Amino acid sequence: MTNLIQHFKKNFFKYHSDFQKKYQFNDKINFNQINFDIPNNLSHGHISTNALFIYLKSSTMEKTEIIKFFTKKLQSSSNVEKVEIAGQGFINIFFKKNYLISELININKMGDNIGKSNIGKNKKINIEFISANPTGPLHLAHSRGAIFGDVLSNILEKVGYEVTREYYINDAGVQIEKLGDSLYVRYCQLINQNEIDINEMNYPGDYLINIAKLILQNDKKKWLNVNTSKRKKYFENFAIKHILKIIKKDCKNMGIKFDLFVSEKKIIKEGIINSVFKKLKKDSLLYEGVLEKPKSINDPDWEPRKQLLFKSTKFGDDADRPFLKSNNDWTYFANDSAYHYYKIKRKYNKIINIWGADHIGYIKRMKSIVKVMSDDKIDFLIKICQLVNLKKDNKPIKMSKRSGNYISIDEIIKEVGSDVLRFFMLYRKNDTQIDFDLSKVLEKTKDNPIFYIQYAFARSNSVLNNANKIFKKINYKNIYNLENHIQYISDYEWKIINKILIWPNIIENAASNYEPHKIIYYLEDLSSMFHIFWNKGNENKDLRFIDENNYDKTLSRLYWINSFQLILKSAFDIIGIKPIKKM
RNA sequence: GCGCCUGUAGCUCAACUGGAUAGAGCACCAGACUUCGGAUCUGGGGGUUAAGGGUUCAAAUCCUUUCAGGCGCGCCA
Repeated sequence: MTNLIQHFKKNFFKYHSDFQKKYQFNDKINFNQINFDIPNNLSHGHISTNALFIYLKSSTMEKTEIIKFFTKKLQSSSNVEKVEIAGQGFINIFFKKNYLISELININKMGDNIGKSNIGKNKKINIEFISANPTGPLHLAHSRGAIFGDVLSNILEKVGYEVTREYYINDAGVQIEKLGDSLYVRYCQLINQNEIDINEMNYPGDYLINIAKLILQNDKKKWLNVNTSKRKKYFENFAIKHILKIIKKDCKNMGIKFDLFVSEKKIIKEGIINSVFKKLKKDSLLYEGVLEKPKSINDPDWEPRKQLLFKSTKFGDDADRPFLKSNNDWTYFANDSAYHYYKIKRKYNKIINIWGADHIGYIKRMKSIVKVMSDDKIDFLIKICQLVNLKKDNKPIKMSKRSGNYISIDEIIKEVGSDVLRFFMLYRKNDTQIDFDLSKVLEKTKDNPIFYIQYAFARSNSVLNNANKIFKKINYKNIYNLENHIQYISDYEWKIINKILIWPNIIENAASNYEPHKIIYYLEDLSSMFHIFWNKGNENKDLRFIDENNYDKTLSRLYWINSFQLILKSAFDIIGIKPIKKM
């Protein structure tokens, strides 16, 4: 067992049954209300619980009697050093040093498996992220959702879930037609057929030129004389195919791999929408109606129109949502409903969507439709990633949509590297905005968190190397005499060891709240503690990692450095960046 | 106008989802380099958690009202 809380919880509930037997306690206790926390302040113990509050609330028993019972029970555990009742009624538990060290030994034994757990065992999760339209390369805003989704998947896998990473390709609709047209303009441009107005292009980015060149290479001027509908179809498909290639390459450069790409076209072709339509009809959730004019529209030509609407107001949405366009095509929302029904049918325990902030208004209708189509049986979560502001030297970099002049992921990775990009996209909670400063993120000072953490790893590595030289292959992965080593561990090191031991809880916490940033903040804390202890060694020779005259003392320090490194490596692996041994 | 998100130290953000004295980093002031890698560290000041009201043993966190900012709001995706 290497999860302090889990371990403790088990014992505690054993005591609870004893308690019940002895006092014939009329049990109305809501166990979900009993927390087992890791206090910020070590003076509040290694673990603390609010259980006493909960017991007091649901019983007429004397406080002192309850306290007496539990302190006695808790203290009888061989792991527990002391139990304190503090504050208005917290039970604080302090563990014995032997126990802490034995947990450290467990961590070192687990090696690469450190942090794994089985809370997601036999459960399947589907995570859909990026799903950017295949109309151009990915840009910075996409990368946040991309990296967030990827790392969240890693975390969920770590705690035992079976995760499907999915990308929905919006390869149907008006935008795709416009894309095909833009590609045709580029094609004509290449062969000096200038009768088409370049300013009319919807997708003016340079990437279409290269794709047009490919068509020219293969087919020469053939498409100038082909009938329009056949030509349109060809250019659309050609564009999608090659842009998808670019997107996949962007993903690969960020270290992201998908398990599944699902095409909107395919969803339409398979007619999944018909099942959705039937179901909604049956439940009387579709009707012909007229929507009010939305406040955002200032168009004087706006006219009310009768159309097929989905009754999403029934589920708390602000307005009912159109299902059919006036040309009798399904709306994007209708097709998306079909796509989500397709996900539901694949029987996941949970479906997660990662969206950009510009899709906030879409949440309610999507939740409504998923609720209906799954008979309220699927656990459906939408995580929103806020905007990313690109800067350089603290000045915003303007990006123009009109010229298609976005700074691409490709360029950013070339400038700062994928590790730095990944790190900073996770450095903030998903619902706050990020300032991404191309010059700041590369600074080699402690102000730069990724550097600071990498530097701690490099330093720790340097210690191990030096120790190896001095003691000729010291085996810091094993401890042979527990009691012997405990005497050498200083107060501050116990703090570090305690921090090391809560790593499994950090992962679980990040997983159960779907918040990857918790891992980053933990890493920053842990690294800081390492740097602090290092500096203590500069001030006080007794606190140096290596004591040439004392093998055992050195070993006692190298032993926790080994766990320190295991955690950093494991965390880096989850975040998707590489540890640097020497810098 | 409506919906969602946000509001925490001068700035950028945490806070184990209702827990104890609200924590870090920048910036500011004062210190430590014959160093296991000073690319670091030590100390200090700085807060009515936007404002009011409520819920309870306990509120930055939940409910409510107000204020401010962001995003979104019919046949784009």
